[in-house]
Amino acid sequence: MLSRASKYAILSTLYLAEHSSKEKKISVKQIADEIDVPSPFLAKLFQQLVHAKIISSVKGPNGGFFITPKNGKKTVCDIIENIDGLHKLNECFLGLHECDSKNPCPVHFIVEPFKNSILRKFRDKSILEFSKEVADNGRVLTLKNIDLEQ
Amino acid sequence: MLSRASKYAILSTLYLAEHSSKEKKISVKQIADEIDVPSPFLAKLFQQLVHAKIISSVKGPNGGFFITPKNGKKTVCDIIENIDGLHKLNECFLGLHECDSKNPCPVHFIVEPFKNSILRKFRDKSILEFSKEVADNGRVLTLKNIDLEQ
DNA sequence: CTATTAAAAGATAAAAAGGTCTTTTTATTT
DNA sequence: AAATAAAAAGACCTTTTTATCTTTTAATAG
Repeated sequence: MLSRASKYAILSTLYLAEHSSKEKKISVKQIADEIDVPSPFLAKLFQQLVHAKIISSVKGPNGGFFITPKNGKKTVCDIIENIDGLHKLNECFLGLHECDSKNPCPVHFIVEPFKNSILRKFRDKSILEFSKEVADNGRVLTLKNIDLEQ
Repeated sequence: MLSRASKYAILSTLYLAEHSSKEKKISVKQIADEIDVPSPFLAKLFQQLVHAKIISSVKGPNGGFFITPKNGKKTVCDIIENIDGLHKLNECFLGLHECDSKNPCPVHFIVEPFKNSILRKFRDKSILEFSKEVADNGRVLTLKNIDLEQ
C-alpha cells in the first residue's frame, strides 16, 4: 500500500517532530542510525520533504534537519502525497480500475471503511499532534530488529 | 499490500470459478483478454496456481484451464500464499519490525481489525463461495478501463 | 501416425523500486 | 580568509517486479 520510501519518510518525520527543534538540528546520519534506514536513501527523501516544507534544513557545521512549529502543522497525508502520491492510499485493493460502492470489488466494503479511517487520521491530525500521541503512548519508533529473547 | 501478480491471480481465479468447468476449459489468451492482463505474465501465474492445485489444466487442442469442485475448495488465502506469501498481508503498515498490541505503531489499532476481517474473508470463504457471492452481486471482474461517460 | 493446439518451462528483457556514491554548494567555526 | 561540516543535487548501481519471447512437451483431432 505504502512504498518503503513513504514509510521511512513518515517514521523519520515523526522522529524529527519529537526530537528536533531550530536549536537542536539533527543530521541524516544520526536519524538513519536511530531509525535504522540507509542514510543516502533517507537523505534523498529529506530533500523532497524540505522542498514540500514538511521539514527544515540548514547546511554547514552544526547544520542538519529539524521541524519548526510551522512545519509541524503539516500532516502525514502531506508526506505521503509528496513521496508516493495520495492515490497509492486510494487504489482498489484488488487492482480494479473501477471500484466504488456502486460497482464494488469483492472486498470493497471491508476495505473502504478502513481507508476512510486511516485517511482521516493522516489528514486531520497534524504531525506535531501525531508525534505527541506517539510519545504519550511511550512508543519508540525504529526499524531496528529488537531481539526480545535474552 | 498485495503485488500485482497476486491481484491478477485472484481475479482470474475468480473468473475461472465463475466461467469454467472440466467441460468448458478456457485458454490463457481468452482470460487475459477478458480481464485485461498481459497473457504471458498470466500464463506464468497459472503455472504456479496449477502447481498449488488451485486450478487445473489440460494441454493440447481444446485444452486450457478450469476449476474443478475440488479446486474450488481452496481459498483466496491459498492464492496469496502461493504468489506473494502470506506475510505480505500481515506486515506492519508503517514497516516496523515489531508491531503488536503490546508495542503498537501509531496506526496499529486502525490497521489490525481491518487485517483480521480481510484475512477472515480470504481464509474462511472458499473460492467457489467467494465467486458465487461476486456473481450474486452482479459484479463483473475486469481490469479494463470502463469509460463511464458516453 | 501426423498435424495441430495449447500448456509448461525457461531464458530474456524492460521497468520500477530501492539503495549508493560523488560532486557541488552553503553556512559556520576558527 | 581558510577549513570544515553538513545538506543539495545528480549520476549511477542493484534488486525486485513485471512483462515478453522461444522452445519443449503433451493431448487431441483428423
